[in-house]
Amino acid sequence: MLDNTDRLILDELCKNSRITMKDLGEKVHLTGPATSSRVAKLEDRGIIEGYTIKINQDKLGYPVHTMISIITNSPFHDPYLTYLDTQKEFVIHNYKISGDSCYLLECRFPSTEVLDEFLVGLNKHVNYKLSIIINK
Amino acid sequence: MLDNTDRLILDELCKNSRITMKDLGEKVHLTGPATSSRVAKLEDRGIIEGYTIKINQDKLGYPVHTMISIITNSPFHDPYLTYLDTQKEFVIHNYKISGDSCYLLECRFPSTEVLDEFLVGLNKHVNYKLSIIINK
DNA sequence: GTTGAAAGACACCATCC
DNA sequence: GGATGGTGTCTTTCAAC
Repeated sequence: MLDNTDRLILDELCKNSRITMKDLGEKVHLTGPATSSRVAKLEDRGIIEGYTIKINQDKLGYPVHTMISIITNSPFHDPYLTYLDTQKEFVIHNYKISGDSCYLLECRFPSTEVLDEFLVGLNKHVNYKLSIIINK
Repeated sequence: MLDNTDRLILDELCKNSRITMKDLGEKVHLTGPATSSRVAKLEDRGIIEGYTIKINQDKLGYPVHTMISIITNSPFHDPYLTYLDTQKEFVIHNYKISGDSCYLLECRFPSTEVLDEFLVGLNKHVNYKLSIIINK
């Protein structure tokens, strides 16, 4: 399904997705056109979903990184999900999970003050357990 | 610090980081050279950390997505961290967090069988609570 | 998958606003 | 800080092997 060269290509594109097909080819011992063709296939198969950038969220002004376990006894999740929609600026992921919690919510905030405001709103719809991420 | 044009540039680069400076410029109503200069500054300031790709991990063969809360009463975390080093293939993030747990470990596995093997090894060093991510 | 060629596009620079 | 125009280079793409 995926040979070693494909894996090398993915590795290199992870490190630098703006590399040219020719240079990428040199890294994986292939010519430009052959590399280009491999990459096109990886795109077609949906393995490469897109080309993006890594952003430093701290420097962008969102240093407070949190994981919030969402707990609710209510079968109605819509109020919570609707609230999240109003807070998209802070939401990174909202994972539906198995276990004690319903969701695991990853968010980033500019400050603990803003986090506090967010939690006040959140608490109107669900209970939660807050964890601050100290280090990656 | 960061004006609206910079934010637009970051947005567009998130969507497609292989866009040319000229095309990116059109999207943010700037010329190629002006855009290029903005992007260079965003790189220099460390806001753009790099250019990468989005990979579909399901299609790559890692469909089992998990969040594992790591709990230990021991002050020695090294055995755990050393174990993780041997399991890099599966580890996405190992966040040090506040709260009841010491770490929040995000992993992906090819199957529940492989997950099980991982947990058997993990349990030699720490206690854990496993959550499976059902949906993003 | 390789090679070689051709067309086109790109980034960069200097200059000017 | 941005626009313009020109230049040299690089990139991609295609056909033939």
